[in-house]
Amino acid sequence: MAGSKFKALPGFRDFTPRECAVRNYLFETWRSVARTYGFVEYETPIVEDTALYLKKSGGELSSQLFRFEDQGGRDVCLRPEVTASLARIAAQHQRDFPKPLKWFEIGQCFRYEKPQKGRGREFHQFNVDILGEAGPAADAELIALSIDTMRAFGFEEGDFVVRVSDRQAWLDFASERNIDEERIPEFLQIIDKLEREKTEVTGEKLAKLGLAPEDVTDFIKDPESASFAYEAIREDLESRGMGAFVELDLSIVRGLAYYTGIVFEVFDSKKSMRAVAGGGRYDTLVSTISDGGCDLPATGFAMGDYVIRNLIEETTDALMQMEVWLQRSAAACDVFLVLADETKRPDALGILSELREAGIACDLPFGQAKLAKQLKRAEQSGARFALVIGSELPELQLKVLASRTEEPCHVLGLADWLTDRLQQPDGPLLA
RNA sequence: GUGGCCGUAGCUCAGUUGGUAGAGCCCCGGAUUGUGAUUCCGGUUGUCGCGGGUUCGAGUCCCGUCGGUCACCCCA
Repeated sequence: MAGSKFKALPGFRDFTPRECAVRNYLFETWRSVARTYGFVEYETPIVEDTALYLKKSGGELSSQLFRFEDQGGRDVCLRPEVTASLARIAAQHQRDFPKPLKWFEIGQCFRYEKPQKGRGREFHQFNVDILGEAGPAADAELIALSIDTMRAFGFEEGDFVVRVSDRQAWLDFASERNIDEERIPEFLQIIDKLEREKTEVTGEKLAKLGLAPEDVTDFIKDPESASFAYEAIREDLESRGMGAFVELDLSIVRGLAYYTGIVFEVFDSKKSMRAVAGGGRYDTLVSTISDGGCDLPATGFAMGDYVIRNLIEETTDALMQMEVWLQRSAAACDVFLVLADETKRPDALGILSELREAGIACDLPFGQAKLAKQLKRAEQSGARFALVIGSELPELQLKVLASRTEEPCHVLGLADWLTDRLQQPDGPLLA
């Protein structure tokens, strides 16, 4: 049978068992860190009213939507991000919760763009947000969480850096120089592209706003006094012993229109990849989404599954840690039942049920097969033990697959005995 | 949306100046041994991504197209 002519759509992925295990590793790590920080998990729909996104950001994002009309004539789309949905449900339900809200979501998002390294048309995103707290302590908490997430994956100081910036500093900068309010987005975009654009082009653009390039570059070079919020964050993180991970970099502005203050990005130290994570403060979004019905200051960040995975695979320690985790979770079952005497199948099925009922993960080949083949299957399954059921029944033989040693056992009290045996370590491996 | 590179068996690839296809691995089955190795045998109906063109003849050259990949744009 040749392979199907059907393939996953461009930018979409199939999750084979191995890929699924990798994904689970990311998810479980994310969840575990978020919980240690006292965040609770929530979830929002994958399909949303298109207006939710057009209203908020528009521009580039709106041209990347998987957008369609549903059978009720509604203009809907697959979500390109979850922050808008969060703002929606936060505005709707915030009265049910004491402030601040510390919420996280792991969800799939969709953007119709050209797939490439670190980017697909579908991706999973770890979103962490704090709503109802306007002070820099909330931003610091999120930055700390992003740092600890990286550390949970096995990255250390020197592997990555969090670059923090403050849009407010640029807004102050602009207002001091009497830049027209309406041209602020244009100005921020020039700053955002500073590192990628040729200096001559940037100079021309700044000149149109009546600014000298040196004015901007000097401001970036000497930023210490520029951001009050950053100072507070830096002190906060230093007290947590995380000072070495952050640096102020005013050249970061970030593309999304709704950011209002502190913004930050997590990068690999070599800066060989895209940002691993990014986020910032969006104090007006909840109000915008709710038409002024609810006004909650908010800050948050997101980490996608693509870049973090690439980075793990290119970092020896992080990769080894993941491989160990995958190895541990690879076993399809604890005990693989092996039938040395096919006539004992009814007994074997009885044992199978009994063990499963006792919570022991076990498996049994469907049909008659040679002993050697069954044992090979047992080994391939990743099971720790093979239980040989043969003509000696009720006497049984337990084989420790890793060490290839054998231990006698008996059908009577088997489930209890095995449960106990699974708790104990095996002897030393054979060389 | 724009550009560079790539497209041969499930996977990794080979295929020499154009003569209609191969290897390894994996998987399945079998031989041998009431105990997993090794070995041996057999098994893939491959539209050589697809469609045109040049040629007596194209996996090989040309054009188009689709897919993949990388970069730009933007972003997780």
